[in-house]
Amino acid sequence: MDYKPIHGWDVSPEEAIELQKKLRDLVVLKPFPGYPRSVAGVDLSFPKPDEGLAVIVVLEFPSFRIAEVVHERGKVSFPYIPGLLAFREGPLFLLAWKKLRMKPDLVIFDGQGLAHPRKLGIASHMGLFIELPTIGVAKSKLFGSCVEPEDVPNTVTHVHDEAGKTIGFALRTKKGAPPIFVSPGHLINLEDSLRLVREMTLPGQRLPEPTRLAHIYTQRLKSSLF
DNA sequence: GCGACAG
DNA sequence: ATCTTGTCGC
Repeated sequence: MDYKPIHGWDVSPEEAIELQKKLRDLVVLKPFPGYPRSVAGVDLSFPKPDEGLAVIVVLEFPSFRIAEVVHERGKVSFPYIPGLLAFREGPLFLLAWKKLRMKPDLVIFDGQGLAHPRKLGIASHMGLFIELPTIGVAKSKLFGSCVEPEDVPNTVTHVHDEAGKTIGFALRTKKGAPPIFVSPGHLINLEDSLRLVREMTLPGQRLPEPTRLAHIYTQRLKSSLF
């Protein structure tokens, strides 16, 4: 596409913000009919402050059988700044992505999608790069307002922006645990992102399988480095 | 100036 | 995210 040339990772926080404002208009929100045949979960751990470990786990749907797992370890220079997560984790994710031999039908990221200050969370941003449907599933809220969904599994509330528009959902997947925040990334819409995340979250689990397994692998691989 | 603030 | 053991509860 034409946005790749202007998108270098060697940018300052100020430039990163301007880049997000341009890229957000390229995001496409549309229905995702039916179900994916395969879904990928992405997560990163940090063996050292300046070293990251990205893991991508591809699962078959609806069996949840693991089809492929790839990982990439490398230096991470961009700091963690709320709203600019893609500039810290995106580069390593893309390197791992190249190692995948079978591209999944859908990718779930650990972070926001539409529910972002500039409507371009890491799920939306990476979706533009890989040109596949993506969803953002975060363990806490970054932007927007919502009421706490009651402590009953499967309860949902809308997350809205200052204009009152729905930008995501607070989903209580597990009783007694904080809700997760779901928002569409690219090539999918609000209702289908919520529908599919619910479909991929097993009873008793707070996170959907792709994300949950990616997190387990990222932590286990980090330990096995010793 | 005072909070909020993905991982 | 990371530093960290045991412990309370379903």
